[in-house]
Amino acid sequence: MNPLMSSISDPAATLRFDSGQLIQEAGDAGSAWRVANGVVRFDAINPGGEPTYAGLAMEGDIVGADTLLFGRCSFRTTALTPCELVPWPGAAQAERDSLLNALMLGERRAARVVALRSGQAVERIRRLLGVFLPQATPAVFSTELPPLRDMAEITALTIETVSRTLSGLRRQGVIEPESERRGNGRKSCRIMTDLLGTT
Amino acid sequence: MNPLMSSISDPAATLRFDSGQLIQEAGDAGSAWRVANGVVRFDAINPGGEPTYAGLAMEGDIVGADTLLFGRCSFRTTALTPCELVPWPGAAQAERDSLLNALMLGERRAARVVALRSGQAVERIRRLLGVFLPQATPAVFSTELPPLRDMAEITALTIETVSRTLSGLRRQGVIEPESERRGNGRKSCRIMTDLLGTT
DNA sequence: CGAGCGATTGAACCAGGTCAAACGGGGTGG
DNA sequence: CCACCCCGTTTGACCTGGTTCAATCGCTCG
Repeated sequence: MNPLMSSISDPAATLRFDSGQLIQEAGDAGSAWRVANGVVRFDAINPGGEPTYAGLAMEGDIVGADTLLFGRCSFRTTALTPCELVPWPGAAQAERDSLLNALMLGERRAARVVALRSGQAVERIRRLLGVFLPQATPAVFSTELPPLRDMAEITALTIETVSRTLSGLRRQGVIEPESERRGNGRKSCRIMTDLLGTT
Repeated sequence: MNPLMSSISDPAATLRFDSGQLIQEAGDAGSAWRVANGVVRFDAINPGGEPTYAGLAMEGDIVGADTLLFGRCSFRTTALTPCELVPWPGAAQAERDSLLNALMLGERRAARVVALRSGQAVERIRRLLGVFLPQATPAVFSTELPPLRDMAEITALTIETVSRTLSGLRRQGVIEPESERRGNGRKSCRIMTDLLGTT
């Protein structure tokens, strides 16, 4: 977490979510949050009622801006990786700049999200792995990956292709499985940053 | 154009762009604008210097929010269809609400942009055609389509596939070419709204 | 133990990509 | 005025990366 972030956050007010956990349901009353770390997934609920992948939010992004205007949020929001959210806008900063900053980050995040559906399967997955890395990138980063189903929806590939691609990357040594596993059964893996290519 | 829009806009300050025209170059000093109508394309300039498609902005969206913070814009911005931009934030509205509204629209626009790379080729192109329609949708709408190259980059298809798909839709009567042509040689076409399917 | 769910792997198929050729219209120069 | 070129588009034929379908595995939980 970068210094700016931590200086703004009130540790007491931080919300923590495990991967896969629901953050806000579409239509719920709620409030706005800033993503302090981790990756969050949006789903639009289409007329039929089924959710469809609608984008990602990552470090610095705002989720639930619409609750501030309408009192209800329009997207289902779930944690893709373990993540922390802080109330927004924070008391510590000028509201105007906070808003502007959010707006700008939104543009960039959108660009990155689009890129996750560009190019061949391997490139997409490499880029997606890059999304899970924190801003200050260590040489090797250990994290828990979301279910293949999520990765498939985000990249517009199929589960099978994602699985095959990850196997390939494992063979190349770009990622390696961690021996220890979490209580809930999700496996974590190590990502070799330098082998990922430009994020 | 909806009533809210027009009440806010100062007609004198409106900027008009033709399709294909450059609005802002990445790195330029500039200012922020709201899209009053039309569709605008963002390109990120990657380290090599080549632009890559990074998203769209449409009616209500803000372009160049980052110039307000940094004085320079980070994306190349070009008009995809003829469009009009008005200075932002407009004097007529409370800045806070204007910002919040922009933030919210940004989320939604991002979701729509992602959807343009989802599903089969025909669905993608249908959705893309939907993007060119104004908010209040007439039964048949006549517009000038962007070059195939753009449509291909936006949908993550190839030019050839876009061409074939459009031919198919033409055969089905979803779109039909207009006889008259514009001065600059670009063809316009009629879109049969009811045959498009849900946008 | 068996049911259930996610992940993995194999094999066949196909939607879309790739390569190539041809068209059309606008602009330029002779 | 015509000849030529340039560039975007269209169409055809072939090829392939990724999807689809299906079988298996491993793990968790009742």
